[in-house]
Amino acid sequence: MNQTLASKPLYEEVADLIREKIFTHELAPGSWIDEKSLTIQFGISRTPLREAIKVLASEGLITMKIRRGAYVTEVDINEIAQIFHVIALLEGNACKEVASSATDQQLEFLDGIHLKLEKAAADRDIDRFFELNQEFHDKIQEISGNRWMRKVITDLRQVLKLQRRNSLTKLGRLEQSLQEHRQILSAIIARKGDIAQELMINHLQQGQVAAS
Amino acid sequence: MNQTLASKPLYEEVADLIREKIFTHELAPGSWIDEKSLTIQFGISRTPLREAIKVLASEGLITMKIRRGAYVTEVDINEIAQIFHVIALLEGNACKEVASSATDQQLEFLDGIHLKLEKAAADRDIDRFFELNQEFHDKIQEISGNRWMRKVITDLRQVLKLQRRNSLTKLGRLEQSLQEHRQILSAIIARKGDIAQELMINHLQQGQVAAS
DNA sequence: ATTATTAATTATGAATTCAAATTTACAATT
DNA sequence: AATTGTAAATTTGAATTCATAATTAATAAT
Repeated sequence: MNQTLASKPLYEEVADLIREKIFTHELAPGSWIDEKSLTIQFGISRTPLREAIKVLASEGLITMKIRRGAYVTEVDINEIAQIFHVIALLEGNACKEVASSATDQQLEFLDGIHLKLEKAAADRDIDRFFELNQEFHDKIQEISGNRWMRKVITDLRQVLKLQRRNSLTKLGRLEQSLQEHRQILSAIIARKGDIAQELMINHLQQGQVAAS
Repeated sequence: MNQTLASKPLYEEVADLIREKIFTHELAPGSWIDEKSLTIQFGISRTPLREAIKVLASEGLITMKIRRGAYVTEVDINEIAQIFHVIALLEGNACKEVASSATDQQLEFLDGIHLKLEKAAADRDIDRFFELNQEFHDKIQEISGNRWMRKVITDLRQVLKLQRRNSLTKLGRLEQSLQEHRQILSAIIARKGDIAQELMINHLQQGQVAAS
């Protein structure tokens, strides 16, 4: 791998590449990770590849089996619910936090994202909607200001992405999701933390059936 | 490293060893991790050592600096509060869960741990108290049954351990902690989930000053 | 033809080697 | 004495090599 300027260590670059492959299901859940094949694809040696694999394993994306290699983790439907439960708890709390302590500027910014989200929905631009949806959630976490909560949510969302039956493509759900966002945002702007929290938890509980 | 029976991959064993060194402050926060020295100490090569370091880095215990090695993470006091906040949120919810859905047998078992905890406190056996305290919290999480919540809490608690695990040694705090546990347990047994949750959150908020 | 047994191949885990970057040591100069 | 420049030593990052375990293929036996 021609790495003229090393902004990131190679093993992290590789971890990113493998993550992509996992999320696109080029490496599907349960499938064996062929080290040789990947080193050839990436044009690197096994050393940084294996380091990347270990990182992914500690993130839960990959499962190691002693003396028989690495496999893409399979999360069963029951555990998906558990993960959603944790995310809902945390994001709900972040909402509450934001409602009580965000500056007006921050709320304006959040509102700006939401506007773009409405636009994307009106245009039926699913990809953009997804992206902005992510940004909306992320911004709330950023404003709430808890770096560690954010890391936890990011890691868990990653595991969720292992199964991508992202039902938001169902137009009905998209509309509903948007409606829920609207309510959450209103509650936050009205500084009603408890309500915002409740709404966010519900929103994510809904998303469990769908995905967002 | 003479590894006649490989129950665990070497890099995990090594990760455990380094964790120990970090928690005992043999490797203090901010200090540089001397790979050569560790390979000699452990009698292994750099390959599994570096894999272990990467895992620890993704857990947040170690911070990598490009082209200048690995350092034990320094968590500033502000972030400690953030971590406690997340843990309190999660453990509080676990309590609520347990109060509403634990079997009587499970509650009995929890009560058993608490009894031993009382005993250890009466005996002023600090180490045992610590151990049982951990077990009490852990059992609640186990009963609540959310594997992922448990993993998150475990990882975060690990980061907390970076800074000296003192304060419970102050006898006053120990007594207070015990008192709080008593209340939590009562609320759980009385199936008062919301109260148990509230008490646990408070308990952990207290612990922020101390450590449990 | 099917199952056992053994040999060959392949993959994993770990040590070693190698290249490049960083740090340290030491002069030389002001 | 302090500062700058250069060479040596150390250290990191990554490739390669090596030993062993596991899998597959091949052969023999029933």
